[in-house]
Amino acid sequence: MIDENLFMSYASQMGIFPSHISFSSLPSISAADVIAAPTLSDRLLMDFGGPQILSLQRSSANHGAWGGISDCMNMKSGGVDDLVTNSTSKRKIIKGRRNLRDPRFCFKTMSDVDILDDGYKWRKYGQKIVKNTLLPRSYYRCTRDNCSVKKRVERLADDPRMVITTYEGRHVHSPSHHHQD
DNA sequence: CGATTTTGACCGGCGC
DNA sequence: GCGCCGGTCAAAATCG
Repeated sequence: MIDENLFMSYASQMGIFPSHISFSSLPSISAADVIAAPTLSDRLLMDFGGPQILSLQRSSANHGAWGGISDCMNMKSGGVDDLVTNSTSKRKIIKGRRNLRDPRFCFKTMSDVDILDDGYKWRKYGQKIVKNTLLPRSYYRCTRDNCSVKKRVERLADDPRMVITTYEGRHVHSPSHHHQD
């Protein structure tokens, strides 16, 4: 059983939250259900014993060892969404704008607020209704110059109480909530 | 009035 | 190719 310390460990490795934010102080993460891990051979949904699920992908480059945060997958209603994969059969995905190296961190919470206060400043740059989801997915980018970290937020169609937040990339600066710098 | 959001257009990858 | 789909752009609207 993975605990919240591991969750925060991954989150801090990713630079998702500033250091002063503790697991219990995350405003929008309240007690909630734990979703069952889907029976997918190459993926693992880490159960944090609370509302959070961290989705990891088994890394083929690591000989089947469970990958670190850079192997995070994106989740969607009904399971895990194959947005990017390390499998050799889909290597071609690597080309193009998105860099496979960009680490991803994805978790699911039950929350009324879509955007939890993670200590960074974000600017919305898009919104889209994706197939099979009633609710729109929102796209955000870190407002800091030269920082290309993005995140997207969406609610599950089958349970609108659930919010999935996916971070992509690593900040090139320290968090700045109330001021730039 | 600068920063941010809104929202349709646009674009590139992928499957047929 | 062509069309679908997810992601991004950007101009106008809105916000603080």
